[in-house]
Amino acid sequence: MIDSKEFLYPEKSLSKASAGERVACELRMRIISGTIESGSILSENKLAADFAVSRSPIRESLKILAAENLIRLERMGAIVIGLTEKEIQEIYDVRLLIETFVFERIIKMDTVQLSRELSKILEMMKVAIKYRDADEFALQDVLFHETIIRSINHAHMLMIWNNLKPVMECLILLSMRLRIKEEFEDFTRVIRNHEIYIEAIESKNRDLMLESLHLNFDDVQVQGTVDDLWISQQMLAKGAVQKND
Amino acid sequence: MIDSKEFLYPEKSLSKASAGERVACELRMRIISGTIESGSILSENKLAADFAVSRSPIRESLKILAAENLIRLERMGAIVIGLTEKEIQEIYDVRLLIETFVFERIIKMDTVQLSRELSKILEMMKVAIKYRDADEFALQDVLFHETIIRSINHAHMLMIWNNLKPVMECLILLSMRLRIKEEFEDFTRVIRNHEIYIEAIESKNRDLMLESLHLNFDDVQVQGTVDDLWISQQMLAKGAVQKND
DNA sequence: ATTATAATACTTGTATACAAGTATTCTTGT
DNA sequence: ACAAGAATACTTGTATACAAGTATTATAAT
Repeated sequence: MIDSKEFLYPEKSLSKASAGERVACELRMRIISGTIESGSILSENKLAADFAVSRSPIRESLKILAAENLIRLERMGAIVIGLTEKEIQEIYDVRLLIETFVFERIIKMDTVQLSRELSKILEMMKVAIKYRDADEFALQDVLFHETIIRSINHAHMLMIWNNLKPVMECLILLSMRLRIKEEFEDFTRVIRNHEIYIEAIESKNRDLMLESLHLNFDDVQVQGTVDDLWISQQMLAKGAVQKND
Repeated sequence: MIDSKEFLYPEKSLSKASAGERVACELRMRIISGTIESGSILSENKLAADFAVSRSPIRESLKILAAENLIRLERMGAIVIGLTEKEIQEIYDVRLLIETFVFERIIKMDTVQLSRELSKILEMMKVAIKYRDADEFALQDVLFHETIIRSINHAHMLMIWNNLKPVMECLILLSMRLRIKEEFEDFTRVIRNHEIYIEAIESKNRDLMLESLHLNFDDVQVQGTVDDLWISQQMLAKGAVQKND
């Protein structure tokens, strides 16, 4: 039985969230980290008891997770799907699709404002590293990419991002918690990649942006190591530790 | 006050649906057709009274519509956003993105099975025309495109499609109802375009597929007329009539 | 022992009740 | 007449109750 007092998801992020969203975030972390195994069956009543809330917010959270394809709602119980290697590859496909589309729009825009915002976020990320705050770093990283996507003012691309975001956030949180302990030097490379991204936006250099993206991606596929947002499944479980504040 | 006995959404499609999904489908039709105006504020209690159900399914439906960006859930009431011209253009962007991605995968596959399925659906569409069943035609049209997307077995592309699908379905339903009365000859062109699509898949001819897509798209933008899935906002209201069975 | 049937312990979906918070309206004091 | 504050009528989020359906288990008959 899982002690419901040990939460994987950083509580500071859900100050204004409802019980349902809170439960969804926590379940998501447990599913993606493997704390809850694929194939498990979740019962509304049991979850309600575990989280000490009623079935209403539990139902809400299950709907959210089903929309993210992390569970499958069936007649009797919700079946945990989880993230396979294939799923992670798919998320990568979608991100590549979104970000290349977004970049095509960005190069037709005035990017001064955007560049400033991104630089600010990058500074925040550096501070987070300085104070060894993996969670803060991860959340800023997500914000970095969200800021880029938001900049083109495209409601539907934003919708796709909003679908992807929670899972992405989980992946990054778990990844960064792991790496801040074991592979700390990676952070400087992550920062460098973000700097290149900003440069690509400022110079509206399509090739530079693609190069930056593909560098990350090749990293994942060829070496099995990860950069930025991408991490392989077997590493995730190791990142499932208490948040550090 | 809207007479809740007059439903825009074809009831046959929601035989197994819950009350919440039913309400969501109906509200979606009313919002997209303009029966419910943009800017309106929807109250859970009022909707519950109108649809003669409790607030539980109403809440479910509002969550669904909010995920589709048709309404915005705020502290006091849900604000109707609806579909602007810009939104419809955005949906078009997303579809172009998805379908080109999917096609790249398809040309690396064995397409015999897929081609057979699509041909079957096309036959069904022809029958629907023969019997002047706009709703059936529209639903088969949606199925046609869903079948293509499903064929590549990509869970995340399917997720994006699942987000898009309900709105698309509404647009097509409204469009087809209108055209089966006023622009009947359009249907032969729609059928022809689908045939070209199948040919492109069979011959794995990227250019033919792109040509087919772009023909439709240019149609929308240049002439203001629509083909296949695409229709301009001002026409939608006219499609908001009773289903015809 | 095996199969058929009945009882039970689940499940989901919906209705209703309640608490806490927010906008609006009404009252009251100046 | 107008501003300030209290009362009221909303709102959402959550808890709980109940109905209908499904799987499992136990019982009984062959």
